[in-house]
Amino acid sequence: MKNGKATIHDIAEKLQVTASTVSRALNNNPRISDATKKKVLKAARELNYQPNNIASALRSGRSKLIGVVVPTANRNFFSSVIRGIEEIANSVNYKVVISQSYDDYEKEMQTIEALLNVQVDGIIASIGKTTENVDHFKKIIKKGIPLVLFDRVTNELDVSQVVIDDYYGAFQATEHLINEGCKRIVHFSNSQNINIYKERKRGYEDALLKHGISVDPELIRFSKLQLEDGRASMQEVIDAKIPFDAVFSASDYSIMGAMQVLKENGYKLPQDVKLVGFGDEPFTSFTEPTLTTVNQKSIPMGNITAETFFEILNQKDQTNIISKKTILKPELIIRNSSLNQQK
Amino acid sequence: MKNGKATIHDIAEKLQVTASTVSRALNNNPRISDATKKKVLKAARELNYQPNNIASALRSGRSKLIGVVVPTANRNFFSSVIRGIEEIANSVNYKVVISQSYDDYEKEMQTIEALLNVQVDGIIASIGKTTENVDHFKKIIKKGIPLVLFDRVTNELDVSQVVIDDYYGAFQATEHLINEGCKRIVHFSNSQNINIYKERKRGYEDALLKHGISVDPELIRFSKLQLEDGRASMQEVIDAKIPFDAVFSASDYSIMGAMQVLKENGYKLPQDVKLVGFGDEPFTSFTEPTLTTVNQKSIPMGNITAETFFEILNQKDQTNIISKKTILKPELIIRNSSLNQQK
DNA sequence: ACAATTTGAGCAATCGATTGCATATTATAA
DNA sequence: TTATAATATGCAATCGATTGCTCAAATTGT
Repeated sequence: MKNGKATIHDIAEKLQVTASTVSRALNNNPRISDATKKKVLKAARELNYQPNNIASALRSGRSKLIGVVVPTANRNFFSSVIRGIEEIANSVNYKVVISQSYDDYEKEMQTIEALLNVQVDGIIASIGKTTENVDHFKKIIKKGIPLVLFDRVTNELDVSQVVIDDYYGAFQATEHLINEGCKRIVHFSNSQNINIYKERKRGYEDALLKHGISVDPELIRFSKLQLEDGRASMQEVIDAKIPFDAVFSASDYSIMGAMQVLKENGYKLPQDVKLVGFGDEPFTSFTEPTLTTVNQKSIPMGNITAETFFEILNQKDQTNIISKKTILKPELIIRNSSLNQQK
Repeated sequence: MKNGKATIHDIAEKLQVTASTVSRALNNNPRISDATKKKVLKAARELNYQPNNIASALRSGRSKLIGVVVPTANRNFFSSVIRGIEEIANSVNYKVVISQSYDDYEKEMQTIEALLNVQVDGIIASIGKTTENVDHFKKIIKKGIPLVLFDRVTNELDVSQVVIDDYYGAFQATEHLINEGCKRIVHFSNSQNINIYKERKRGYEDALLKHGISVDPELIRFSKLQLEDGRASMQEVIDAKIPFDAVFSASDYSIMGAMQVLKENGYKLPQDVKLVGFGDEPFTSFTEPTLTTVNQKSIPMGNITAETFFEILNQKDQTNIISKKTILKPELIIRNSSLNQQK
């Protein structure tokens, strides 16, 4: 019992039983009498025993750790999904190891390597923006380790995934703007290699077409969708004197940039230009006017992702794992930035 | 080699050497010839060998995992500190397990228990707001496991800690408002059991006194400092018809609430009321007017915290560990909400 | 009262990597 | 040429918990 760290052997010695008995008692094995169990539990408490998960993991082959890879935890959406995952994981005594890829391909590979090294029982991930090659994910699958993707997924991998209906969200958002009388709606998008942005753009376009408005490529601006990108894109449109009466951005950050630039250029919001973002970041309710945006159902998404994960983990022996895709409906949160009639 | 997972034994067998040799070769032990090392590395690659950290951790007693406990990763400050910690940790091949306490005492205890279970080599933590008893931290120390606290610390524990000079930050902020001509400065604070809020309040008070302004208890409002709390506090002050010309809040969230309520009540910002927050959350540059706030130097704080941690970890055999307190100077970020002359 | 069950607990191998100590081989020194 | 040192590798125990198998004691049945 060096270092003040008691093991089952210390308990065993104290009680003059074997470590096997202690182990079984602690795991509430029916082969051990209640009397012995009580004694063991008592001794464990007295010795301040802390189970060594590592030893347990080595023997049982289960670390009870889930690796979660997100681009950044510093985003309301991702941290909420993580929270949703944790809720489920903790309820079955699993712990979550959060890894940030910082949207960097190299870092994403390293982080997955590191997670496999620490022997996580499986990985839940949202793919980084710069990731175009998914071999590192294939490696996970090849090792037979459960993998579930959420939000930023890919079709190149035959794995279970949980996404929101980006198409639907964008369609709703765009249709809402049309219903408020907008006809020249600017759209901020990101690389079309990233599924979510592709889908959002498709939703935007289909909503326009449904209402007999043709898609004008001049109105669609591609960028990384950061605040600065939103500023730049908006300024470009203004400078090019392209007429417009609304902006629907695939990100709340870039719509903020647009809002700033519009104000700086003397536009009145929402009278002159109506705005809708995507993501429902907390700051969207702080802005002036408050921002209409699309809520991505992050906590439920986390819950469902974790549940899907455990389904796979528990049926893992069976060879035929069916990968399923769960699609959640996002919700349009209507605030003042898109309304003629302020509420 | 079941499950496609190769071990050092598989490599050993393939090369007709022993596992010891393979282990040493992989660890670049000088007792192994370069020729053998090369062969081992090659075979490892061919077999798609992935080191089993768990086995290694069990034997060596080092998991190469650091547990980081934060109230919530969904805060710019905390996620940036985490990033700062990760930078250092990853550079020495350590991995970070992030745990959120959600500012809940129970959850904080559980999470620490879980971290100890997974055998982290040490813990870095920021104490939750509702935590008043620190026995769970004492337990960490008693086990001889390195512990470093940052930001939300306590004096009850003799451990190394890294904090910003909250007093200084608050003093600067308040003095800045005074220099802009304010004399009746409202202060939003939180429980005085939490050191950072106590210090910020002290800084506020001392700045007032330095400039011959007496501290008016009516102007100091205590709450949880969320957006809603800021709204409520501000409304209270307005309703009570207490004269004021500025608000300095210990949190960016509550100052946002104040900003909303002030606008709703027809105050002109910053002409009628000047505002300063604390935290430099990203949204502070999105608001109208943009918010003056105090930047907490989160990335450097993370770096220093991690460095301090590794110092302790590496001198751990020596019994006399000196706990040191590092204090970083925060920076006042002056934006429009506090200026007579807009920039 | 004796065989057949049931119950409770011990033995020993195992998970994969590490490491102190021994050993075999080769190189260097005397 | 033989003793000595240096080099390269093997042997076997170990980290702490788990688990299939064995065995002894207690209980039940006839």
